Amino acid sequence: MRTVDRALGLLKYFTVDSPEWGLSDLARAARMDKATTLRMLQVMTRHGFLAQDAATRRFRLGIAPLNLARVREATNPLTSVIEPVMDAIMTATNETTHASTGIGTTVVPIGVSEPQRSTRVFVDPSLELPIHAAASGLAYLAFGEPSVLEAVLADPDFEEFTDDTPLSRADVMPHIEEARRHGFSVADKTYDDEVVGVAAPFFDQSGYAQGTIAVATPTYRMSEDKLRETAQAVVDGALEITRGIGAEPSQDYLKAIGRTQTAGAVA
Amino acid sequence: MRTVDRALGLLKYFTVDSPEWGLSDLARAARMDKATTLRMLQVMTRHGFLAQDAATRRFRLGIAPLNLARVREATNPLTSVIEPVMDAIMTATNETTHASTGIGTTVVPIGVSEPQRSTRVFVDPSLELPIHAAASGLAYLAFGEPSVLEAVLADPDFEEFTDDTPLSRADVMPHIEEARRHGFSVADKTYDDEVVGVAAPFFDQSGYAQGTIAVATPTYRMSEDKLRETAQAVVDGALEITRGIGAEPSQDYLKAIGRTQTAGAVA
DNA sequence: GTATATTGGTTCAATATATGAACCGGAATA
DNA sequence: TATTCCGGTTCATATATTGAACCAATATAC
Repeated sequence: MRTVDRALGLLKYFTVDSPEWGLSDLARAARMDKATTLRMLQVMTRHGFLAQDAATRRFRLGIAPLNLARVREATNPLTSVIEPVMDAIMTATNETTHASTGIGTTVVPIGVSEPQRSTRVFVDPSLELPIHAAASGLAYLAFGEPSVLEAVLADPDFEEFTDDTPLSRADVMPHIEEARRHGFSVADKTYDDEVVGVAAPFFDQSGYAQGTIAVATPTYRMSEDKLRETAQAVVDGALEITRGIGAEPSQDYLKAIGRTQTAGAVA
Repeated sequence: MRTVDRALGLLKYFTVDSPEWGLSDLARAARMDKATTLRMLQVMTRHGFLAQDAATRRFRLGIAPLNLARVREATNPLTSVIEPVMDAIMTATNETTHASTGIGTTVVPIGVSEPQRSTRVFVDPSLELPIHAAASGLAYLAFGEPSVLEAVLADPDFEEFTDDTPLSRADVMPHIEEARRHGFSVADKTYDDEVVGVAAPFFDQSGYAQGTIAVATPTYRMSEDKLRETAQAVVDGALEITRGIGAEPSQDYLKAIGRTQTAGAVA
């Protein structure tokens, strides 16, 4: 199955930043043989995952994903549940809000909602997020399948974005533990010196985090009060999403945010 | 590349009607060995194209297609161009309107817009359309890449839906020629005894049809006048889509609908 | 305006890879 | 209680993938 694995891996190279690839370029980027790459691209093109420009011979994403996305959304809505929540959080915080889902050991955005103000954080709607440095990644690791956290920590080949980027297991774990304690993660200048990210996980039927919803605030605008409000907003929003897709958060999570159903402590 | 081909082929089984598959079931349906099927499903799951329910062990579509669809839409909008046009045609005709795109020798829906009236045609938003019997299929064959038409006609293994379903090359070609003459296709009871479909192709940069936009009308409601109006609506809509995605229709097509740019006959 | 490098694409022998029958243990079903 | 189904695993076999060398066509460099 190595072939299938590598072929699917090629799709990751098609992003908003580089939506088109020539054969040689892509083969080089993926460190694969040209002949092999071409054959894979052709098969995926035949299935509609890619399309080849007749003139330039370059490849770009095809329409098959659109169709699959529609089927998934029809039977198992996610985007339609997330969007209104994301918009509500954006309005409440007046900051860029984005949703991501974890796929294996990576975290990819599935939606962005931006406020109408002159200064705001820009989130590339297609670029993979650094799982060790972005708030979304940390929240996903904290509440996702334990094997994912283990896999990520086992090979800590972490890119350094700022002075505060966690670079080792010892750097990352405190963030994870903090997220587990509070029910949300904070990425204060770990990914970008000028940005504070706050993220909370939403869950699927498995009881592990499927993705996260996060708010990205310019550092200079962040305060203790604002952090509290933002955290509240993402935690509430994430809960709403979890329930909107017919799932329940883990007990651990409910405890962390102080809303255990069983214990009537709050009542 | 047979492996990749078969693995991607498995994704076709995930439709709105059967969004979930158990291993044995799917292997049987795809006529593949269980072990092979499982390995493919696992790889695709790892890449996020599928997700496995932890409890039932059944597979359903994952979130990776959502992400790819977003990237494609961000760099190469199609859905966002099609939707308003589709809605306008639906409003004008007051009938179910749907858009499809061709992928190789198949035609799959990418959008449906339904009128608010008690009787209307229902189009399953995920089921593949019969290329030989649906108006969309015929329009796609008429104006798509010639090799696609050849491939389809070479192996006329056509399902018979009604007494009027074209079943051979000799049955299909007149429909194709008619579509080429008029710039739109008509599927009068060829797919469903109670439905008349009218479809027009939209084009991509290659100059061949990328997909179609179609209106499905209950037979009893169809008249000569209504057919004329419907055809006009889909042809205009398809043109709008073609230009909306930055492409131009083929000269053949412009001639068929009597709007050659060069010849100022109409002016 | 000629030479060089790079492009997309093809070929074929070597071999790494996918395959599937038989097999598990467990859970429904009969 | 016996049988049939399920998801998943194993390992020898054979098939499909691989990639270096090659091609013609363009783009780039000089």
